[in-house]
Amino acid sequence: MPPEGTRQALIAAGIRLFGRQGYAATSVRSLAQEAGANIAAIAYHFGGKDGLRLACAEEFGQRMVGAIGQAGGPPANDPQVAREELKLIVRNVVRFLLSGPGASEIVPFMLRELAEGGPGVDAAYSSFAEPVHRRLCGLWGQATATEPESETVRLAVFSLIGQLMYFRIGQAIVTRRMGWAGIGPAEIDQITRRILSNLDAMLDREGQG
Amino acid sequence: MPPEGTRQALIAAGIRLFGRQGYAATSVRSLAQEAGANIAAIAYHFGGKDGLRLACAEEFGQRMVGAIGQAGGPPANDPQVAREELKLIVRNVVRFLLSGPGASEIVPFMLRELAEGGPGVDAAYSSFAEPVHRRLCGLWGQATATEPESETVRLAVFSLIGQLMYFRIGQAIVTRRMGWAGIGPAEIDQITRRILSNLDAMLDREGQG
DNA sequence: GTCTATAAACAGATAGAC
DNA sequence: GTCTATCTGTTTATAGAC
Repeated sequence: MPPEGTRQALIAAGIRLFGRQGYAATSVRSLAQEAGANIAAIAYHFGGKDGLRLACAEEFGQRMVGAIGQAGGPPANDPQVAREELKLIVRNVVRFLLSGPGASEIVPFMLRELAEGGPGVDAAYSSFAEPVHRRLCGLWGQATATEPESETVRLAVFSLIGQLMYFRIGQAIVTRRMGWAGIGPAEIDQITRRILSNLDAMLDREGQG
Repeated sequence: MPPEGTRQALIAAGIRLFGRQGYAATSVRSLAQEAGANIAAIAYHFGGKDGLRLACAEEFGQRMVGAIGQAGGPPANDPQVAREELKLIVRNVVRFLLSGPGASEIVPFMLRELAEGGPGVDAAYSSFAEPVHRRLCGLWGQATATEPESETVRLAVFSLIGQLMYFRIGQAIVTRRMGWAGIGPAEIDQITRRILSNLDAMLDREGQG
């Protein structure tokens, strides 16, 4: 086992097992086994179970930014262009949340941290959630010709994000009610079209009112 | 301690502690202490820790139906009436999720079960989520004069629910980004107005397209 | 139906050899 | 940097007195 390999393998195991079973339910023994490493390696590399959790949260922040954050083109002043960029981001995020590479592991990990109020929340907020939300607010403001950082716009963006997130969080309920066996490309397409339609409706109304 | 009191106290303790810390992180010792009961009482009444969890999930289903499900008026054929009833339900659900009596305990418990894939998911789905979703689809269909059980309508209702849920699930992120100290009546009012505005926008667009 | 006492397994952390 | 062996505390479950 290469020197740096053990560390990376343990982080991967942490994201996988913490996300699947939760932090408390995951023993350091199972983590070591999953990573093909020794039990003592966790204490050596991260100082303990808590340290590994924090390292997983940092890894998550980096991956998220890499997966979504690259869509940071220069702000255009045209409302129509802003709307199209908003739609592009929605498409990317839905795809990432529901089928992105490694999303089936990293997304559950993030949701666990959110639910448990773990150290991942802080890491996710400052490195990912806040900048992304701010960028969406900027685009929303351009698309509707309103103040981007107003309370109205910030809440509107959250209600947009909520729609995306629920299809991941409530997946068990959604698939059951829809009669789907799982979520494949066809289902992602349907969900995306629905959310984009909602987005258009919300933006149009904002333009009027 | 009265005979039935111990049982009820243990269920209350389960909802509280499981919701706050998660299932695995909660020991039967802390449950017994929280309930003012003996450790062995859990095994006696529920057969073990798992049994108590299941009893909590059943209790949750009953309370949820009681808290929201009563808004089951007779279906009116007027689109405008259906829209108003949809709005009424949204108002009730937002209030329940963010400030309802006992919601601060029962809602986290439900979210934990959802995240952990616990037995609460099954109980919640059949006794609560499915009937409520079906009723919302019925109202949506009437409000837009479309087939209530179509895939489009079912997804639309989920995207509506997602907006509601996110303001509870992502509370930590929302309050931070909004600069709120917490969620009180004023914040609930703002969130409600935003979601109702979105609902109007979605219904209007549906009517057109 | 409630309690004490205890069993048997498992947790995370660490000392020390290599 | 990786391993084995072990220490200390805690877990759930249960047997048996009352």
